[in-house]
Amino acid sequence: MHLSSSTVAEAPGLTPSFSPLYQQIKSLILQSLQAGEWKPGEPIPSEIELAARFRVSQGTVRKAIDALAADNLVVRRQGKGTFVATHAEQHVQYRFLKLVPDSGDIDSDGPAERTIVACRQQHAAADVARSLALRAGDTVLQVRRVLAYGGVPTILEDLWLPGDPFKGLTLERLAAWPGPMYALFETEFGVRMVRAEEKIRAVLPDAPEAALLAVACATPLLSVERVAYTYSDTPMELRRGLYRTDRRHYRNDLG
Amino acid sequence: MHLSSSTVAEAPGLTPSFSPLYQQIKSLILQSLQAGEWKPGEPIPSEIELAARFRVSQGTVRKAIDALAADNLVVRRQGKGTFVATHAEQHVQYRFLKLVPDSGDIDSDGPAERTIVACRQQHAAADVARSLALRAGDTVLQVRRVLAYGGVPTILEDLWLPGDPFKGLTLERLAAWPGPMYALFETEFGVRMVRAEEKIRAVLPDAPEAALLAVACATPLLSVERVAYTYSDTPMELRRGLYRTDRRHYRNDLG
DNA sequence: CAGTGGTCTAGACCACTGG
DNA sequence: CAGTGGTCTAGACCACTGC
Repeated sequence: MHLSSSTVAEAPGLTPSFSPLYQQIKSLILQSLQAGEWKPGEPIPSEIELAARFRVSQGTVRKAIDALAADNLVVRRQGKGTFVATHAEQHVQYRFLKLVPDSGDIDSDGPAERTIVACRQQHAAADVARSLALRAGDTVLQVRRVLAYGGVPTILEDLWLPGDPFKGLTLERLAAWPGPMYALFETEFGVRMVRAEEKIRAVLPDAPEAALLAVACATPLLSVERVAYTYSDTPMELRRGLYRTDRRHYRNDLG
Repeated sequence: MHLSSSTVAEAPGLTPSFSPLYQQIKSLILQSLQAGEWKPGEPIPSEIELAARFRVSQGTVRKAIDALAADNLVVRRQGKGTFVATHAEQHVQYRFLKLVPDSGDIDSDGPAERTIVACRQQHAAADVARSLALRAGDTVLQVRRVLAYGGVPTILEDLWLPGDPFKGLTLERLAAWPGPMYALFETEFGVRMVRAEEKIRAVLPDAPEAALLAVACATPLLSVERVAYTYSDTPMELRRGLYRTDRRHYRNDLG
């Protein structure tokens, strides 16, 4: 199967429609993922089936799936199949959280103790609206919570979510949910976060923030501002975390 | 070419000698890189040549090189060849530095202005020795420098290097070097950093640190502690940076 | 045992680079 | 133009999973 190099001029600003076959297959599979043809945790069709569906060789499908697996959108399991990645049932509970104990032992003080402090509707301020690709004044949900480890409050998070996709999210549902928040978003609202960008700064807390983290106002904290994106690269969450780094640190590996 | 699954027991603690062919080829190429058979910036032999040398198909060599390219050890250039990655001549001047202007425009205030503050021999303290896999008291080189952008001192770095591989490194040579420090290490000392781990905290500076960065002692700063590794996964540099984050931030992308 | 993903091969052709 | 990496195919066989 050969797609022509398309001598016709493309509309400016658009990705040229010519690209290697395996990339085209990749985006076709991506479209099916976006459309929800296969749900997180479920298997996608076998390589042979997909090859038949798209009329290409198994090797080409394989390369497309390899690329999806490299993006963490899909998980390969030899002998079983290829599965849509999910925040639920994932052994790594918090895939985007990089704050680890100084000892290095993950889970050395067990799972996080979660406390929802607030959950309310707001009109988006200008900066929140910009981050979420909304208009200023659009309704957003704002959540504030604290994570503690071994009884020590360690993380204070403020979240902003677009009101429309998350209609019906309440403090009660959040408090009752046992797993990671992204698993709730995925299971209850069909919103799967696949990618995020973080901006990190050192800051001092204001009085309410210091109180919630049980530290002095002069204690330096990490400010971690995260924007998380879905399959279609739509920003769906703005999160600002304040991290205590007296017993933990933000760990980053540079390749 | 099929290597047997080796029914013979392996020495305990060693990686089993059986692994896919392309991984074996990858580590053979890696050995040649370590041995300096091809220097940074130079081309490695073509896929066809390597396939002939190792008596495997071109496809298998290709997969091995793909893995090396994914690790940033090698750079593919269509029509030209595959080249050993280098910190010199690399368009991204500082590959491991993730502090970017808030505006997002890289180079919005031009290149960093570098000032070497100190360069002296020391005996390694316990923590430095541990990070560099040395014994406490072994001689190390300690370097302190300041990076400024648009006249604003922004980064204060303390480096510790094992004395042996870096014998002959002086303040004068550092100050005279025009490019990134890792390029100097590579070109002048044959030490190529391929990977690093960073631990990030929020801290307050002490008086000398505050003075060098022209900030008050109550200004929160990012503390970025980096250990950098060579091909053979030997730690070869410990670096502690203090970053001002009033006009810049540490940017991290989570896949 | 059948079905899945994982490896390896051989060969054809394309796209890019430089002389 | 020859040489390089990049794509695509078809087929063989292996390793793992679950019935």
